[in-house]
Amino acid sequence: MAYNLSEGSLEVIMNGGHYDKPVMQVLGSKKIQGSGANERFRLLVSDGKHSHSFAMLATQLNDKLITGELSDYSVVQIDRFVTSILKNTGKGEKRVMIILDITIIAPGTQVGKKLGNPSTWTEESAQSAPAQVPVAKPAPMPARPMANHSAAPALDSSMLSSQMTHPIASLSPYQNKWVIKARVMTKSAIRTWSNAKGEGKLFSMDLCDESGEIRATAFRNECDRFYDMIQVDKVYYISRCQLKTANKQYTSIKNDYEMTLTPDTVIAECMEDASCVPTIKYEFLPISEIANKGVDTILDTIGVCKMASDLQELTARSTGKQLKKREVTLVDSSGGAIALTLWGKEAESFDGNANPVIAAKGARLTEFNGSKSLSCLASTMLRLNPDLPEAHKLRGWYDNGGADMDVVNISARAGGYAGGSSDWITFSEAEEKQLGSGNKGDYYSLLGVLTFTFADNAVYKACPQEQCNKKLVDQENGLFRCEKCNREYPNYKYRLLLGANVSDPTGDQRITAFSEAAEAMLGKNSADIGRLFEYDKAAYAQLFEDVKFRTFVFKFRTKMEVYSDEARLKTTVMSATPVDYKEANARFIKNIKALSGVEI
DNA sequence: CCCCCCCC
Repeated sequence: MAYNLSEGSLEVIMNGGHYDKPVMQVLGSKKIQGSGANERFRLLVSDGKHSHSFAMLATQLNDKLITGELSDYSVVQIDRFVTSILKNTGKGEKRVMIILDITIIAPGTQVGKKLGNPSTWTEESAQSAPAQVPVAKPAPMPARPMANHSAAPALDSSMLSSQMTHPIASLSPYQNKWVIKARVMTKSAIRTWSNAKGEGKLFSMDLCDESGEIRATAFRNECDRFYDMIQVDKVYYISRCQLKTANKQYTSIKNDYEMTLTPDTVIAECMEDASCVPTIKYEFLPISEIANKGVDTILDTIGVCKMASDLQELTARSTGKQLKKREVTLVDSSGGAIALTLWGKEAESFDGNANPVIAAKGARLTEFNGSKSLSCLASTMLRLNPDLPEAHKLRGWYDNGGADMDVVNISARAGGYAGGSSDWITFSEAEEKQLGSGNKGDYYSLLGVLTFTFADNAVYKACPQEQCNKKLVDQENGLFRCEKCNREYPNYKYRLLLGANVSDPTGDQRITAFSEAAEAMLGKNSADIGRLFEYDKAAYAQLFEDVKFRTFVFKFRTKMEVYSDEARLKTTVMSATPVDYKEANARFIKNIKALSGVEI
C-alpha cells in the first residue's frame, strides 16, 4: 500500500505558516523531560521531503506513544497543532510544533520502513526556502508595566490572536517573552501564612489551554491585584510571570513548571471567541476502581450524590481549628459508592436533596479505619450537574434504576463487613512495615487463626449507662459503683474484654477484643456469656475452647504502647468475620497473578 | 515567598 505524505508541509510549518492536517511519518521519538504524569516526548517526523525533530507531543497524547499505538514508521495525520518560537536555545530562535491531535493512518508495523528519502531540515534550508507566509511573532507587549499596576487595560487584547499566543506546554524558565491564552480551571481562596521566613497571603489558580496545564500563584500585592478579577472558567491573556520548577509533592497539575505572578505580570480577559481553549480536563476514574488506588492519590471522579450527611462541626485535634464538614456518598454505574468529604463553606452550602451529579477534579484519596474515602482539598474543584456527557449519562442511569442498584461502598466502616476494600497482609508484613510505631495507630486486615483465648476475666460487669462501659466496683451491698460516672447502680451490663493469641503462617500476635468483636468470635452476646459465667462455668469454659483454632478475617488496630518502660504492641480487634472462602480465594488468585504474572 | 488541606 502506498502512503501519501504531505511533501513540503514541514517547510511551510517551520516558516511559521499553516498547513491543514499534514500527513507525516514518525521516524523516532525521545523523552525530553519529566517522568510519570509529567513526561514529555519529542518526535522525529518526516513529510517525505524533509525530516526534523521539532515536534513535541502534547502530554495528553503520551499514552499513544507509551502503549505503542504510535510507533516508529507510523503514518499519521496531524489534525491539530500549534507552533511556538523558543528563544535562548543557544542558536537564537527555534520553532517547535506541538501536536495536539493526531490520527494514526497506518501503524508502524504495517509501514515498516522510512518512506521516501527525506533530508534533515536545517535553519539554512529555512533561509533558502521561499518565505511563503510571514513568521508569526509573539504578541507585542507594553514596554514597561503600567504605572498604576492596573491589570486589565494594559493589554489590548484585540491585538492578540490565538496564533500569536504561546502554548502552555512550551513555557519554560528559559524564555520570558510569551503570552498564553488560558482558561482558569480552578481558583483557590485567599490564604495567609506566617512562618519563620515571614508572613503573607496568596491565592493560586490552575490554567489550561490546548497544549497543557499549569499552576499560577499570586502572592501579597499580586494577590490583592488579581484576586477579584480572576474568574473560574474565563479565558485570559497572561504574560510576564516568573517560571520555576514545580514541586510535584503539592500538585497534580501536569507540568514540570509553575508560575508566580510578578509586579510586571499582565492579565487581560479574552473578549473574543475562546471556544478553542478547552474547558477543564477531567480524567474520571470509575468509583469501583478508586479502591485500587493508593492513599493520597489525587484523582478526578464523577458520581450521583446518593446521600449527604448533616453539616458537622468539629475541632481539629492537632491545630484546635474549628472545622465544618459534610460527607456525601457518590455512586456511579460501575457499582461502586464512595464518601466524599466537603469542608468549610462548600460543606455549609451543599444541598444534596435533588441528588445532583458531582464532578470532582483533584480530590484526595484517604484511608481511615481501613476504608477509603475522598476528601476535598483547597484545590479540589467541584461542579454540580455539569454540562458534560458523563454527567448526562449518569443522570440517565440514576433516574432509570441506577438509584436502586446494589453498590459496593468503598467507604463502608469497619465493624461491619467492609466489602473487601483493604488488602490482607501477614504478621511479618505488619512487622516489616513497622505498623503501630506512629502516633496515630495503624489499621490492617489479616487472615488468622485464634490459637489461644484467655477465658478468665473475659467477662466483666460494666456501667449500665449506654455510653459508659467502665468496669464497676462491687460495693458488696447489692450496689455497683462507676468511678467514671461517680454513681452507684443496682444493675449492670456484661461486657467482654477478651485476650487471645492469633497466628498466621508468618507469626503470631497477642490481641485484645472488646465486646462487639469478641461476640462475633464467640458467637454469643455478652449478656449470654455473662450468664454462663455466673451459672454454668463448664459451658463458659467450653465456649472459649470451641473457638480455638477457628479462622477469621481480622481487622486490627495496632499501636506501640509503653508498659513499665517496656514498649509493646497493643493490637485491638476492630472486627472479626468468618471467612468467605470464595472471596478469600479471589484475593489469593489476584495476589498470585500479581506476583507471578501468570494468568490462572 | 505557599506546600496547611483538617474529623471520626
